[in-house]
Amino acid sequence: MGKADNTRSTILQKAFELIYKNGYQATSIDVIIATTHVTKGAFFYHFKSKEEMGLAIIKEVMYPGMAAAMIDPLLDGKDLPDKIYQMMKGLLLGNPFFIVEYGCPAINLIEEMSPLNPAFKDALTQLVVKWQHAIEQVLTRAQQSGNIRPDLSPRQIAFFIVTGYSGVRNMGKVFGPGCYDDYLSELKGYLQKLS
Amino acid sequence: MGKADNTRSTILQKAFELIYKNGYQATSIDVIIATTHVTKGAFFYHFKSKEEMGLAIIKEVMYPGMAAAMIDPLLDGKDLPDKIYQMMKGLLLGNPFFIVEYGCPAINLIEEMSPLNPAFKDALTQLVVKWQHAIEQVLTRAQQSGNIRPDLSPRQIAFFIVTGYSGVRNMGKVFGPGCYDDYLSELKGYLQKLS
DNA sequence: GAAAAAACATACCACCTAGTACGTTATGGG
DNA sequence: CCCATAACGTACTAGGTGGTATGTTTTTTC
Repeated sequence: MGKADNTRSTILQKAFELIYKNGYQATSIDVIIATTHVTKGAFFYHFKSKEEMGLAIIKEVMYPGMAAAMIDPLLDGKDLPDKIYQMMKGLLLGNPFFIVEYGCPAINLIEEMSPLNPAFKDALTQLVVKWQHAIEQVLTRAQQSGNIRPDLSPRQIAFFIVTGYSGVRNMGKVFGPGCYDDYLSELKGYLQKLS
Repeated sequence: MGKADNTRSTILQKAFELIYKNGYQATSIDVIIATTHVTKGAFFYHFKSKEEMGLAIIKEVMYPGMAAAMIDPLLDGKDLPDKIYQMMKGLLLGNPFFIVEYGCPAINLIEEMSPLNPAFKDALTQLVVKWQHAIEQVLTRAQQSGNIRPDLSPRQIAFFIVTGYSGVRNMGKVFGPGCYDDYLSELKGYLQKLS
């Protein structure tokens, strides 16, 4: 990675963290270049606008991050429903970077920007859809092998799980870390009753 | 209601709508006074700062609104779990003011402001807690009369339901109105398995 | 109906915002 | 070594931001 690529990815990483904590609109370019020690000329050389930087963050920082935390854990050999439960548990309790009071970077951005910017909405929709499909696939296979009742809809269950994650990340902002345990406990009960 | 009270509540109502659509930080005082045809002097006579106006919106617009839509439906004589399901259905599909792509005003504000402003966080926490307690109370009574299994935790279930609402309001922003039906259908199944 | 206070109106300010203009330095291929 | 271009640096702008200073009008109170 050359020096130029390094500046670019430094901007993306630091801006991602600032946006995670304060929101996209509340994170000014001036603050980004101040914390990264990158000048304005360099910033606008790498990104023609703030929006372009925001979209780059979604695609180059959030996509890989969510694949690692949200999808990869679904690929190993554990059985249903424990596989989904463990994925969720790792997501909520196992990531040292996430701060409960700040929620989830992707969920936050959906909340803030989906209604305001179609390009953001599209990029973020893809992110959620990918996760939901990965969960749905796991559920479908479990249904085929008889681990889940045949009258249930994997697509619908997957959506219910995704909404639950989105919601608990938001409620964590007001209730703090303790509520993650309540959610996980209830999720476990819900998942067990699928079979 | 005198003329002065009228200006004040006009500001609160219009600002509430603007914030609902664009977010709190993205809604400037200049835009508020432009759409309400209220001058800046009048605005700052009624509210000493933008923050004070925001808190007034939570307490004077959101509190009553959420009591009507979220708590009152729990007080009539229907049986569990249909009572909770009907409340949620009314909340998601029965409110003509809410726009699916914009989510829920209260949830949006929690997402945006809880990490940034303690006063906002406190006011919004109260709002959620009240709702959660109302749901919990209904569940506890149902448990006492044998409609819900005794080994389940009403508090935990109530929290699970609140997170689900928060989440589906957020996912509605990317998936549109259709996903509300999926959520309600899965919620119904979840509630039925409580007894 | 006059004094007092509430309610509103206008003009302004210091600061922040995304973005630009234009100059300078670093780098890699011939 | 040259020089084209990539990469970066500095200074600036036009418009928006929350908030204030200072006035004028309207309403209440006696």
